[in-house]
Amino acid sequence: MFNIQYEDEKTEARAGLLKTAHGKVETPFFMPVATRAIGKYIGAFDYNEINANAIICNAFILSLRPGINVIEKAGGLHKFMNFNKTIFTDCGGFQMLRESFLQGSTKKGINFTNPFDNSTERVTPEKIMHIEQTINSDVAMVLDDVSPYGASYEQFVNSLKNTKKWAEECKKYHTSKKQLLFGIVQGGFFKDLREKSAKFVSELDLDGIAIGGLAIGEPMKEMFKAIDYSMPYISKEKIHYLMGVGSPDHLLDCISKGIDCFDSVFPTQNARHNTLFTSNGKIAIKKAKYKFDLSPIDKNCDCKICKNLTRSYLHHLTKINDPEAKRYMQHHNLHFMQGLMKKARTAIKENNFEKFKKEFEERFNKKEK
RNA sequence: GCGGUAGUGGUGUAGCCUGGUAGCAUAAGAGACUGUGGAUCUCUUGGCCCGAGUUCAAAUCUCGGCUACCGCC
Repeated sequence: MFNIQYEDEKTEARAGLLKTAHGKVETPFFMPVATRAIGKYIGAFDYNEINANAIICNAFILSLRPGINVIEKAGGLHKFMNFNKTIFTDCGGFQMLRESFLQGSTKKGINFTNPFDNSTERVTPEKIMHIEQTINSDVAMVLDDVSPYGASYEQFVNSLKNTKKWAEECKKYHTSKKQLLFGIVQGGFFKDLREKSAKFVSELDLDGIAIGGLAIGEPMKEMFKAIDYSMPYISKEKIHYLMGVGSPDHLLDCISKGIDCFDSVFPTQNARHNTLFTSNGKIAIKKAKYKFDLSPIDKNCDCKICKNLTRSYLHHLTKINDPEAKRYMQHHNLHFMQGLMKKARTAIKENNFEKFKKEFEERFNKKEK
């Protein structure tokens, strides 16, 4: 369950504690994405080393492979992947945005093409609740219907209708006492739809409230607007989870709007594409200027990569496209995110969040020279 | 010395026969990435060995030179 412990005076930011079956997570926090019970080139060993207290896996994708019977036999997802802290599971709704995956959604659920054998896979609220409870994650997400950016008002109305109906069904089929269940606000980029959805999800009285359907290609202004449309109607006492947002500066912006929890592939995807986060802005480590640079990625960082490896060496590894380098760089970026969230929590406790955010963003958004 | 073959961005190549916008890969430079099927995507820079000839027009055809490789003496 969730308690708010500190509230910032000048912004909506708050710091609190989320308790799950696998421990406490201080908010605000950021979750690495481990879709298949592992990230790309990175997994539980690294999540532990960087002190990530929560991660998110994808229940739908895990149900396709290895299958829930395998995970059940292993004693649940935590034992299966050897991660003993909080695990969220996503439901597959987001995979609607992948054309290769999606066949279409109906009132009953979503039809996907199973990428492993091209068979048709139908995800329903009942089924996804069964999956999430069987693999026994700490936080389950309800099934939602996600429309792409640029979809029409009518499409978003239809998505919202499904999302609402499915949330009610998920609540009905969710019987686990150990597992928390979060609802998801949809409604695209329309004020009335976001308002309607936010009110509905709040009234449904689940354990947490997520804002979904954002960071899907829209301009950031649009995203912030959609959050602003939703937030006034979301109950303050619940934990607020913004799905999919992961750029460090956006995280701080959203924390100041009252968001407590995030997940995103942004830091890891950037790392794999050779963009590293530092306290002095982003650096593209593959640039020739780092060829002879014997300093660490970030001299203010105490992750094992910064303590042991130079920019010159990492530059070399990116040049030869070594997969281990992707792990190193993802490790650093994820560590950076953990550090950033820790600093954000401290700033909130010290009633200093706005200043902290401003100073961070000034440095972070500085152009690489 | 003689004969053969070949010279196209930094690298590797396509185009040559049958003249008409020099294509591809890679490297280099820049940008993107946001509930992860992708070591991904986008953009930019950069080239016909040299010279003469034929032609409206030459990477392409002809001749000469240079260089490399192969074979022969």
